[in-house]
Amino acid sequence: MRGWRLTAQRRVVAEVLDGDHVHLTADEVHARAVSRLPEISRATVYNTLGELVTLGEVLEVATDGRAKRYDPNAHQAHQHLICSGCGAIRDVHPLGDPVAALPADQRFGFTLSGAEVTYRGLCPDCR
Amino acid sequence: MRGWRLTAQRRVVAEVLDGDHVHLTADEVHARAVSRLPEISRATVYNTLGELVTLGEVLEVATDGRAKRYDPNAHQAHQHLICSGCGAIRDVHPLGDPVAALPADQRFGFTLSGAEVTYRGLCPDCR
DNA sequence: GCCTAGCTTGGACTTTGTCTAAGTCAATAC
DNA sequence: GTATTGACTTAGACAAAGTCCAAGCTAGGC
Ligand SMILES: [Mn+2]
Ligand SMILES: [Mn+2]
Ligand SMILES: [Zn+2]
Ligand SMILES: [Zn+2]
Repeated sequence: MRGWRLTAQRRVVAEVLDGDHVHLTADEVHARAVSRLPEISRATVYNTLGELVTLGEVLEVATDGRAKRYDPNAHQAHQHLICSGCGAIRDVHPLGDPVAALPADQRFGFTLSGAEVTYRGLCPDCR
Repeated sequence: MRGWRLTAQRRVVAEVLDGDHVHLTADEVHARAVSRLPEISRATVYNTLGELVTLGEVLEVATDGRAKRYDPNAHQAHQHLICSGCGAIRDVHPLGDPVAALPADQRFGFTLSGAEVTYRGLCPDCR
């Protein structure tokens, strides 16, 4: 390998995925990327998102059976609170380690690596 | 409405979704249903699964970005432990109510209705 | 034995994501 | 400076999962 290139396309995807409480689908990332770089392709957005996930810079979040969401807040462990009405997503920080709530006799010999918690409810606007 | 009919198709779908630790995809339900009732259609399987979910008899579980899984163990609150190697799914019962771990200042005015926890790890066979 | 609401079916269609062949770009060698 | 060449991008084909619809079938009520 002669090296990794920071291309205009990769820069634009990284710029779109900047900020807090950002949980965009690949298509949303593509739409925003297109507005900055009109000819960027879907394939490149998917490729770049995959690279960012592999690098640990972005998390893939599968909260419903629909499109995955891409979360740049990868360096701080957190969980998600989702409005059942409008789909709004918030990052939340529960007390303690969720893995600790699973007793040994409920681990069935598994080596646990983590746990994802999705809290569901109605946001103030939807209530 | 003149009534709801217990058709052969609905009975077969219900029979396929029987037992513990059952977490089949719609296509898997269809495949097993076809072996009992060869001409049952995909559309009817999807329709019936949707009805069972609406009735609260079956849970929809979205654990990865792929196909949803249908879980007949709807009457006992539980969470899921998934092997990152082979995808095996176990029902598990953590201590306490997961919702209780989210402090008031992390609820952002939401009215919480529940929480889903996905524990990840490697099963004994995959380790 | 009809009528008709309820049900099922096959296939078209949509959404989300992957893959590939062809072409473009840019770092290095010369 | 130019050629080389591996890295990258693109459009579009393809695939998986799910939804929708028009047409036809079925069974319960009369
Ligand atoms: Mn997040
Ligand atoms: Mn289950
Ligand atoms: Zn809302
Ligand atoms: Zn395993």
